[in-house]
Amino acid sequence: MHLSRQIEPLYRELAAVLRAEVQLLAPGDYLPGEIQLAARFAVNRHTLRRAVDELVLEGRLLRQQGKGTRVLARPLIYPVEAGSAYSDSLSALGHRVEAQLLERRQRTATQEECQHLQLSAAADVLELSTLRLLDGQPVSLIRHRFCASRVALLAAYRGGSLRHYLAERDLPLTRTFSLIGARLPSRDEAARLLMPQHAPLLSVLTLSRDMAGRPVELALSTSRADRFQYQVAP
Amino acid sequence: MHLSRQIEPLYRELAAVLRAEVQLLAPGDYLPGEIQLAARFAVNRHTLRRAVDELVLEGRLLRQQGKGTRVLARPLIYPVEAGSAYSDSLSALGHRVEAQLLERRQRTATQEECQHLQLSAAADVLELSTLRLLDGQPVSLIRHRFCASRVALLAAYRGGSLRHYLAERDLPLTRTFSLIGARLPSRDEAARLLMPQHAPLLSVLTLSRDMAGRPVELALSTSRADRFQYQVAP
DNA sequence: GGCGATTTGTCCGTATGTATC
DNA sequence: AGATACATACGGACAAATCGC
Repeated sequence: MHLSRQIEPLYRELAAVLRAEVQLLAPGDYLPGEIQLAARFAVNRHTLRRAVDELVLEGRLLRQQGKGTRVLARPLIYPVEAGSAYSDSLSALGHRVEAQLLERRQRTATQEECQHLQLSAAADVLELSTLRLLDGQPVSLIRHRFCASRVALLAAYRGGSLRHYLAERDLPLTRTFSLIGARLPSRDEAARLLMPQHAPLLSVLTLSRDMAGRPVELALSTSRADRFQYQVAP
Repeated sequence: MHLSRQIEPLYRELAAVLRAEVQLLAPGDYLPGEIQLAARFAVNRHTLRRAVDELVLEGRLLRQQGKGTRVLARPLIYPVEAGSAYSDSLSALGHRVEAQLLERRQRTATQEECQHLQLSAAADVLELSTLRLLDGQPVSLIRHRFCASRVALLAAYRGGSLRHYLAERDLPLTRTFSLIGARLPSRDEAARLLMPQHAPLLSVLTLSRDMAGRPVELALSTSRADRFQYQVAP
């Protein structure tokens, strides 16, 4: 005979209650201790912990042994349009957009690069790595690859919008195709983007062409999925 | 003074041992029962379960109440391109594409649905939930939402390609806009897609219109990022 | 730095519920 | 219906990290 049988197990019901309560708290606030919470809900501490586990996995709470359990901030998501330049639509909305040049190197092209950029085998490519920040927070890492013949054109680039830089030098680009996926970050990527290693990245491979339709740039951007969405408009 | 202190907690050490053992088993094999395994390693059943939890989260094992714990096949990473019609490009490549209808329900529209589908406030929507399988393996969960006036048109849909179903009934659709992001799956999504909860999902929100340009379907697909990539062509 | 007090993390024990065969 | 497997929930105990005195 089961009087108070819920369809859901207790720890999940509890998780739902906690989820609602956590929403009312401010980011950075600490939850009451596990013993107190367990007492308040009249459940065993293990059952409470199981419920809190859910919210931790959902990224709402951060547990620290010896300190407590804090409410995490829910990050803003910036939708970015596929067609336009990276920065235009966002800065139009009042966001501060920055691009830092991390690295510039020249090397032989991979097979994938040869194919997309229509290079002959063993040609050289110029690779620029940039970090994009929105409102001061790191959001995306981008690897731009060009045919090595563009080295001189790109020599003066130091940061800021790469598309604007090229447009000012009579090489406006348009995107022609994108391949979008998601994965977990490497340790290095997580460090550069100041994100946990278990949170997903959105990766976008795009090929851009000049006005004559010749492929110019193959770019691979990897962005924090909790701050970034990719919008494709017709 | 800690003589036998391991740096790792017991359940993690155990998980490492199990990980090695599981690799030697064939996909589909069942693990010994939890009681037996706990006895073999001389740990409490809870400790063993905690260790097995790790492998389940990693996607190596699948637990089924009443049956047992099975070894999963190592997920084949076949990146999949999905353009305008979900199934066409894939079946053209020789893949077997299936769509199962999971649920059909009618309810009042959310604000987002009203906006995209151009409905008046408090209008009804029809929501169809489908599961897409590729070569027999679950890949995507999709929530299709239509204006409730389409109920009769969609009454006979039982599964298979929804776009073909509609096209055969003189309602061919074209996508006009997509919002693409990535996140971790909920427990339920992970279970339906037979994936670990820590592996990312690719989510795509698309609005489709009829030939007159009127919005008809708002679809939210969530796909295993390790099996699915989204391609956008100009 | 030491030493409690507090808080989360791990481990064990036991009992009962629920799904599958 | 019974046996077996996993799922949930209770309980106690101690370890490890953090902080303030």
